[in-house]
Amino acid sequence: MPETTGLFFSLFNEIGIIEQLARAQLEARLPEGLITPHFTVLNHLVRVQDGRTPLDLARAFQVPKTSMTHTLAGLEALGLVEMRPNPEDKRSKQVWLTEAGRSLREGTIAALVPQFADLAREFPAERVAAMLPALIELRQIMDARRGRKG
Amino acid sequence: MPETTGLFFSLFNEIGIIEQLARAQLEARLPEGLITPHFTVLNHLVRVQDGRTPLDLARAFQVPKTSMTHTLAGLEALGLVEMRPNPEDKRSKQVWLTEAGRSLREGTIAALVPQFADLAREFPAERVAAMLPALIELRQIMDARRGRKG
DNA sequence: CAAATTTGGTACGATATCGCACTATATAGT
DNA sequence: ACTATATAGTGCGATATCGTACCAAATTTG
Repeated sequence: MPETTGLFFSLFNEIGIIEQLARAQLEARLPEGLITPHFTVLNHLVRVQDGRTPLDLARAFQVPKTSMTHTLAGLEALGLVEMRPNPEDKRSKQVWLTEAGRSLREGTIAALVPQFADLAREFPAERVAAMLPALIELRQIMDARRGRKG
Repeated sequence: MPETTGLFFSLFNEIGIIEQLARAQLEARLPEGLITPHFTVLNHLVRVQDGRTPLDLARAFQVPKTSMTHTLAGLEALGLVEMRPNPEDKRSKQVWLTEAGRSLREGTIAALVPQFADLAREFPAERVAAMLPALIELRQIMDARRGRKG
């Protein structure tokens, strides 16, 4: 196994573990029945403005549209988003946050603040800031390659 | 949202996206019916020696033991691992790699080598090496905290 | 503008994840 | 030793993910 391969292999291995641990921490703070994708969608809608179509969201998270249909159905059933017809395209819908959706997202973030503060005592925020640019760049590169061949 | 929170939030967001992209690349190289957890188990068994019990593996990957039962059943059905009784504990089993299992793992890694080499043209292995120690340390810290409160 | 193609969304079925409950064995407590 | 508790694994049911097939509306094309 070439050196380069081993390095990337280790990198993705570590990233996979961290992802799993982070997900577990988030889900521990979410109410029963909500999982990471639900929160992620709420968060995305706050950040980029709600009113997106389901397909927009599926693309943003790179999941099949059928998966997004399912996730949105869950959010709607809990009254966290509202699905409205898209006035610009009768095939389509728009996803709007409800007050409950916004406040659930706020509350979850608030619950994470002490978590992160605690973690920062062992792994300082400065170190996070230091590693972020490389991660962002790697993500962008991998994302751009995604379309191309394989 | 405090600065620290925002930084960790961004960090885990990037990590989540990279994990998803890496997983997609791996699964594109796996034969029909095999997914990331299958490969991960094969790989783990090579690295730490096979003969582990299902529970060892569940702990190593921090998944519920029922999930591991399912993953192992899939690997066994495809002849990639062999389940034997554990001579030291009649409740328990041991998971052994078959030749097919070893060679599938080898072949998959071989298929990833050019992928990574290609990626390294845009994101050099040195940069991976540079970011690895911090990721490993973060993973260790988060892992250690897992048991404690929450 | 009619026909062909593309696009947004859902229904449905296959497989995955995981909690709960259960069996069989192992270990601890007295 | 005898009972109580803990541990290894699985069966089952609930929910998640995702591919295929499908419908309805939009767009393209001739």
